[in-house]
Amino acid sequence: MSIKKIAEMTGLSTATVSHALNNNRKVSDSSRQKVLIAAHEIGYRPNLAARMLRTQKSSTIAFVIPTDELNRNANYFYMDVLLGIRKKLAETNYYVIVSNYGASAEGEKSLRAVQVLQKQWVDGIILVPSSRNPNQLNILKEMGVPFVLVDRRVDGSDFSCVDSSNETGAYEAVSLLARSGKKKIGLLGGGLGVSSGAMRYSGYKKAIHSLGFDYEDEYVILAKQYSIENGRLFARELLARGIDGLFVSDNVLTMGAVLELNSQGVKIPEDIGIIGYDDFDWMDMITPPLTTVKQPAYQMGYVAAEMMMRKIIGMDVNEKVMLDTSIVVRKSHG
Amino acid sequence: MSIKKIAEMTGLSTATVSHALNNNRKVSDSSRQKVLIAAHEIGYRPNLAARMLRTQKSSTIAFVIPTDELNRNANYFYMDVLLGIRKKLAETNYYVIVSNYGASAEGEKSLRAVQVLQKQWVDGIILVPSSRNPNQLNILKEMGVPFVLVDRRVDGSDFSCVDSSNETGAYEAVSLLARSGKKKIGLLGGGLGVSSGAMRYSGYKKAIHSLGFDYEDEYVILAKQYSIENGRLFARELLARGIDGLFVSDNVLTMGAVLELNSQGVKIPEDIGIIGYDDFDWMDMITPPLTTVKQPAYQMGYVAAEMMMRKIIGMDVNEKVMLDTSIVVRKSHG
DNA sequence: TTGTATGCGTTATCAC
DNA sequence: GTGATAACGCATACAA
Repeated sequence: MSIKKIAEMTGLSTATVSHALNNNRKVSDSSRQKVLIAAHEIGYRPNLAARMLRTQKSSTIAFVIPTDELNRNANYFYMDVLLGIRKKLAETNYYVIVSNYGASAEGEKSLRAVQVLQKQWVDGIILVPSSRNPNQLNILKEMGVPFVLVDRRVDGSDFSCVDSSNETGAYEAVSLLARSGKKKIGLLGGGLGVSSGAMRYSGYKKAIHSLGFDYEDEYVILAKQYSIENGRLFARELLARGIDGLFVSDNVLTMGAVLELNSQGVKIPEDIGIIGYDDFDWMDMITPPLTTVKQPAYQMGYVAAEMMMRKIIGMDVNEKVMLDTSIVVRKSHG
Repeated sequence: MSIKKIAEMTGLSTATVSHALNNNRKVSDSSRQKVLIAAHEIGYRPNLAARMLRTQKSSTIAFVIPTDELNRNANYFYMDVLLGIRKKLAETNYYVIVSNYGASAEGEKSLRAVQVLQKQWVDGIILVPSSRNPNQLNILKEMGVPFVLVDRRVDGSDFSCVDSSNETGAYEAVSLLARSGKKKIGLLGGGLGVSSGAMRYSGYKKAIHSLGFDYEDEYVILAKQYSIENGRLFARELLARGIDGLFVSDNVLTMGAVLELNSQGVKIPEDIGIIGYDDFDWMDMITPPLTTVKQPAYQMGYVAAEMMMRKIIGMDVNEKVMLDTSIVVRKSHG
């Protein structure tokens, strides 16, 4: 099953066999034929461990995600990202190892999850960082592991990353609510500890200002935990504060909010217009169908993998790619 | 960064260092201390490629799934399974490589996806088979790769597998519709080419019989492709044939069916009671909230990984585990 | 309790 | 165009 065996079978040296198989140097056609035939005959498969030991490359990358027990939808979002990564890697025969860390983890913990997948093992890491703090990533950088951030950025660094236009997405959502006649538009958002949360918050604020509204502190609630319960709780509070429009910048909070409004008999979108975040097929099915900001999850994965491959090839560039969000207009906004 | 370096630092041999690190044979406390300290000092990490080459074990397993572009929900289901696998593997420091194949692929194609992840590379494969045909898996068996099937079984073989009680789930769903007063209960199901589809169909039939109903061919449609469009199309047909209850044994078809009924102004559950398959949080949000058969996806992954580890340890047993489904009772059934 | 030495299957360097 | 052979880092059989 080894190259040595093929060498014996063909009467060639292991060197020639290796080169015939990998096209690394000129090999005569007759030799190549012999090798290929023999290889086929014994069902030869290269031993990746040996190759890896020799070349210091594993043809494998890691995809590291936060997993939040409370928020299965977030995991589903990353599933789409993962399939995008797979798509790209399949083109080049790379593998992907999936690892995860607790979403509630401090940066410390997420890094440990990353350390396991060390230089020795994967050629690179595609990572959803746990916070905007770049410190943990500097360690990775020092280790010399190529990495690409996806979905979230970190502050003040030029690490490669691909995310979507969170700020614009939020801006447009709020603008659409306003165009639909809403005047007291609330934000139910995620924490500012991750870039996506921060950018959506920023987009909300910018929209409020450019629409000529006053920014009201009491119309904004930023949740630390993304649970349906929190969605209900905070939606109830915002409702009591008199909003007539609501932008919810997280998909689980969105579910809680809609549930709460429905159970209070609030009419959507007449009484309150609502726009959620992330797009799933089922959003067509709720009453009324939910207008949302859509991120191109699959494409984010694909692009991240492309960037990863470029790094592995040796192009030592750091690229920041921001893919477009879009508003999927259904009925709930107004 | 290698064992050799530690040997130099401590004045011990590489053998002793290796044993000190892995507890494979008695090492004096003083030597062990020296080794541990030196290892810590240089931030030693074992080179997995070298270990793998030497031991023929990779501490890695593959998880191979079908991916269906039309059915993102199916992918999400597998995400839950994946996280269950991860949970178990994290306990033993195993890694998981995720691979996928086109859902529409013939057995042939799915096997090829598996071949890539060969003996040389992963210690075992957790696999969602593409069909009930065992032939492709016999090849795997011959290769000597431990594998565990998950979610679906294959015919007439004793391969290890873990799935859920599809037949009982379907049986109970139909029974519940009947208890709610439905008398002409239709089935919109998946193809019989995979075991889950076949078992749900069987459960439907058994329920119909034991309820004393006549099995009506025209109340049953089995879809080849799981798309929302098909869900709508076939729901419309069944509706025209006079059903008053509908069990949909696939989550995407369920979405199409509900969409169709709603758009036709059919009242759920008064006019038609409906029960879907698989349970997601969002099912609370549609009107009316959807009663479904729930599979323990996460646990299926966890158990599959447990079985895998047992096989890797060397226990050459084939186990068939069937986890319980349950009915999540909401409002749509009656 | 410890050390020596071999080989896992490749790729790559050097020589021819 | 080809062949010997070293080396990647580790685990282990065999010796001591």
